Amino acid sequence: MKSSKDFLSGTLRTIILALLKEHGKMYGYEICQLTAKLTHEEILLTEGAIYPALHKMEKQGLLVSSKVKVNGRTRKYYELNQESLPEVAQEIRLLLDFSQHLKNLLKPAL
Amino acid sequence: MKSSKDFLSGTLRTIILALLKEHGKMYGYEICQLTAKLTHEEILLTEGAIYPALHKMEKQGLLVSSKVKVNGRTRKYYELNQESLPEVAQEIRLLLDFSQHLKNLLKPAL
DNA sequence: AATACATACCTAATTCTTTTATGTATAAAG
DNA sequence: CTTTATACATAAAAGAATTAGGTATGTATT
Repeated sequence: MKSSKDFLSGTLRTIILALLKEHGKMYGYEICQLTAKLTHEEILLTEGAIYPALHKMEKQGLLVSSKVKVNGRTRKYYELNQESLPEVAQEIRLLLDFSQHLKNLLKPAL
Repeated sequence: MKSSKDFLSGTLRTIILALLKEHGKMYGYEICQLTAKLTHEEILLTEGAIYPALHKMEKQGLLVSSKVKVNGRTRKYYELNQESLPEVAQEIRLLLDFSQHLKNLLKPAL
């Protein structure tokens, strides 16, 4: 049986960007936790997906990272590169639009 | 730059199922056209994606097909296997829920 | 007659993301 | 002292979709 996670493909990157846009600096583990909390454990980002995604976006110049030691553990904070803000906003809008189209397509079938 | 099509992954199968559930028998080309029309050309299903998806779902027993010759051209109609109707309805509901969660996550960032 | 466009199907190679499965290391809780 | 939570990372494999081809018929244009 399908589950919520099967729909995640393609949206992971945009979810991360949206959370960073709203919350400023965040670290990977935190992004996973917050997403789970906000969706009542229905959207669960896996670490195997999120870390490579963060690394890629940093390499692309969308994100900037900084390491901080907290309680003996290292956190790697990411934040949006301010220059990419318009692009990020546009991407979020696109996904929201897509989401709305999806709703229009699926709703009548129920 | 990202475009709408980058978000399609994972949702293609469910879109097809929803259209078949609402419209009864449809053929591949028709599904592409209708989706384009309903979304004002924003969600464009490609034939390279849709035909393999249809074949797979038929093999899985979710769909049943029948060939019809119309104006010299062959159409292959697909319809839902009635037995899989509850499962399909559930999958559509899941994607709608996911879509709502997505909205909740992204909206605050705009 | 020739050309292009729309209809209608199909598949194969490549690309890309994500899953699954690990691995490392520290702190707190039982 | 063992488990759970925190926090990072990577690598192999799976899977879906894109890109790019191919076949064939009907209709419209030039």
